Amino acid sequence: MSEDPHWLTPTQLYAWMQLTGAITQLPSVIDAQLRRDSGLNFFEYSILAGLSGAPRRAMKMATLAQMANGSQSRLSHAVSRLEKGGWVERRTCPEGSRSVEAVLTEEGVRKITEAAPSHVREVRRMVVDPLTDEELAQLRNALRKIMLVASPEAVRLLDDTFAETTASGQSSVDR
Amino acid sequence: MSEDPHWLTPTQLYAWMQLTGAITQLPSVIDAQLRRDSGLNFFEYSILAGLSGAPRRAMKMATLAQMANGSQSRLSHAVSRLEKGGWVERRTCPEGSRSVEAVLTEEGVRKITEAAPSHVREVRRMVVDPLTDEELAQLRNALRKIMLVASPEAVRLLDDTFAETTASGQSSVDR
DNA sequence: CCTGACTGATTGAACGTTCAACTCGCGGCG
DNA sequence: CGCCGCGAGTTGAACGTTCAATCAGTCAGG
Repeated sequence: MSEDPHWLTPTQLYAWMQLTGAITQLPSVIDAQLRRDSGLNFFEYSILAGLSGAPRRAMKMATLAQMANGSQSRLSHAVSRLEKGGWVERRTCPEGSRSVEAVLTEEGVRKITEAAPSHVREVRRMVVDPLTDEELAQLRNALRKIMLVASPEAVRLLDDTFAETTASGQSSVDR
Repeated sequence: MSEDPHWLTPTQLYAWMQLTGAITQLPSVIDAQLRRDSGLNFFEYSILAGLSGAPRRAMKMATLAQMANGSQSRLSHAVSRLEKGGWVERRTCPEGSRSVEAVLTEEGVRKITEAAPSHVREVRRMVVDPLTDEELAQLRNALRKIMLVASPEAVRLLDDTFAETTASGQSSVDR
C-alpha cells in the first residue's frame, strides 16, 4: 500500500502470520488444559514446576520470575495466590535478608506431581508428537535466533539451566 | 520423578522450553513496541490491519474475530475502544440484519498507515532478518503442524486468506 | 555516620481479557 | 401460529496482568 518501508514478501508474511497465530493461540490452549485439569494457569504451573526442580525446593523470587518468564510483580501476585492454596510459602532468604525465597510445601509437591502428567500429555499431543525430531530441532533453532533478538536474557538463562540438566542428574517435574 | 507418563527427553524439553519462552515473551515485546509508538496493542492493531485489507474496509464481527485470533467478546470490547478513538464504526450489516459489521473510518485508515511501518520494522528486526529463508520456512512448517492440532480452524482460515493474497492482487496493510 | 543510589520485593489501582448471562433476529417443526 | 432452539453480538462482573509508586535492606562515598 505504501512503499517507503520494505514490505514483507508473501512468504515472509505467511510465516509471520503463522507465528502470530501460534503465540496467541497456544497459550490459551495450554491454559485451558491446565485450568480444566488442575485449576492452575501456565504461569502458576511454571512456578510450581520450577520450585520442584530446585535444590531445596526453594528459589529466590527474582530468579523464579526469570525462569517463569514473568515480571517480579506478576510473580509476587501469583505467589500470593499459590500461598492461599497452601502450595508454596514465603521465607526470608537464609543469607543476606534482603531477598525472599518461595518454598514448595508438601501440598505443593502433591499438587504439581498431580498436575504434571496431563500437562505433559498435552505437550506431547500438540508439539512433540506431530513433529519429527528434525522438525523439532529446526523449530528450536529458529525460535532461538528470534529470542536472541527479542530477549537475549531468556536465551542465556535457558542455555544455562539446560547445560546443568544434561550434566548433573537433576530430577525435575519437566515444565 | 514419576514414571507412568512418558517423560520428555532433554532435547524435546529444550525445544518445548524455547517454545514457551517464545509464546510468553514475544507478545509482550510486540505489544510494547506498538503501545509505545501508536498506543495500540497487537489485537487492536490486527483489527485495524484486517479491516484495511477487506473489500469495503468492513467485516462482520464474527469473521473479524477469527482473523484476529480472539473471541467475540474480546472483539466486542476492543471495537468499543477503537470506536471511542474514532478509528472504526459499527454498522448493522447490509443484508440479513442479524449481524453487525465493523467499518474502518478515514481516521482509522490514517491510524493504521501510521502505525504499520514501525511495526513491520520490528517484525523484520525480530523474526525476518535473523533467519535465513530456509529457516523461516522451517519455522512456518513446524508451527503449522502444531497449529493443525491446537487449532485446525485457524490453519484453514490462514491458508484460505493466503491463497487469495497470492492469486488476486489484493493490497493490504500487512499485519 | 549519614546520605544517596541501587536492588529485591510488595502493593493498589488501572487496564484488558475471560466467563457467564442475556438480548435479538431468524428459522424449523409440531 | 406459537414454541423452542440457535448463532451473532453485547454486557457487566470477576479475574489476572501491568504500571507506577512504595518500602526495606545494602553498599559506596563524603
